[in-house]
Amino acid sequence: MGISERKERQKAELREHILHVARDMVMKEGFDALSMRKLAEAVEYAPATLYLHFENRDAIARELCVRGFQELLAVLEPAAAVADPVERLSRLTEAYLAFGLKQPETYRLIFMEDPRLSAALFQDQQDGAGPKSFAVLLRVFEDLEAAGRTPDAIPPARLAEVFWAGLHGIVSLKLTCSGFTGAPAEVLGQTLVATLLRPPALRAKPARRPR
Amino acid sequence: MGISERKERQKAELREHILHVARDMVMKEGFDALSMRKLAEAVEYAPATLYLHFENRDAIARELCVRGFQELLAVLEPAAAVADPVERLSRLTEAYLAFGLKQPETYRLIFMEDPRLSAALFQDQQDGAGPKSFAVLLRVFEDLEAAGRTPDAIPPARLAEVFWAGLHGIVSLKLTCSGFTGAPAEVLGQTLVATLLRPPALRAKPARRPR
DNA sequence: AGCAATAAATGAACACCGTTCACAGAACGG
DNA sequence: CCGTTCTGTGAACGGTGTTCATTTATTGCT
Repeated sequence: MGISERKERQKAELREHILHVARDMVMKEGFDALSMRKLAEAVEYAPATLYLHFENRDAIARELCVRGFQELLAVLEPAAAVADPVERLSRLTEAYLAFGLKQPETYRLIFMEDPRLSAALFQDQQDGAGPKSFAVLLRVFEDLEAAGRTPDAIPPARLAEVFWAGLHGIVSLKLTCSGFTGAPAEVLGQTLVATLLRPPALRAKPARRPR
Repeated sequence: MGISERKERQKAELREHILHVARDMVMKEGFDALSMRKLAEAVEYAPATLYLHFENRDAIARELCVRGFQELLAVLEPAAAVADPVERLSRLTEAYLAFGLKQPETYRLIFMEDPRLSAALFQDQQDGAGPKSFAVLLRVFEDLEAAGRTPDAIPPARLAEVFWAGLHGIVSLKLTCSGFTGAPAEVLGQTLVATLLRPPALRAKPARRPR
């Protein structure tokens, strides 16, 4: 009975199409400009039809939010795979800032709009995308601590939180307070990295030429 | 001719009254819940009357934004007056975080809503409230540098920016990503402070007892 | 006091918005 | 072919910001 499968597939495709168009609208005109009526117009359906696929506007926003977060994760992935923790931290910083500045509306949607949107990312304490990505940050600082490159007496988890807050602060100040005309984000990011690292022990075994 | 003065005063008072009620609405129900019609209802005027005192809703928001920022400044002032730069930095951190967490909707309005709202704070490069308050942060790090408590080779201005970004990151993550269930904000703040400070030189001349 | 001019206030309207629901049409299973 | 189920919609409800002609109140002047 392939007929009902086809209908299911078509329904899923339409749902996907709606989300795709919605994403375009958000990225081009911002989240506030995403209206059910304009979205319906863009996908050439009546407004009421959207409610057959999504409970309401917030449901669409939530979906865009988790997908945006997955995009962010994808961007961080190569950096997270770097072996040397110092280099890794630097690359993560670079990638995070680049994502936030290149996709401002997506970043806003994920981290700066309604708390209820990002709630989905963090409620699953075990398996959620939020905690899972935090684990990436945590690992960097654990590795750094093992390498003796971490400030004394500060647990890696807390360093990771401060690090994330710092990155988020840099991005969101750049996005909101455009008059924050200090150094470019990359410079601030590298400064942040520098303050979180303890300089390598000078006379100890030379860390095997960190490359 | 005191009569026209009285009218002017009454007009200013009404304007003030409108702003006061609007502030209450924002603090109680959030910025999105501030509607011209409900505001008009609350001050017992017709909606159109509001437009005799403000160009539009954004004008009200801008005004609330600069006033909120002044509240923040007032909260920071005692901390900024502390002589010892290390203590000062700590107190500034404490005050900033407390303001952000106790007045979340005000903080959102200032730093997390439309960039056009906060634009007014930073456009006046000389005299604006934004640059003026940044000067406070700058001075801390200049004093810290003079006391040798600053990481090497990083200009105070950049440290100040990273510091602010860190504070803002902590507050805004707490406000938006409630699932960010790490350490409490005060702990993160003190960690941030710790990472920005270089430990005092142990054996060097005791820095002339920095008082 | 009465009148003209100025200022303050408003009701009604316009164009949007999210959302709901009774209804129509098509596609399906028997 | 018929009944059912699913897809889609038009119209409406209550809400939003904003505008503008019109009314109402107040003032200054004769």
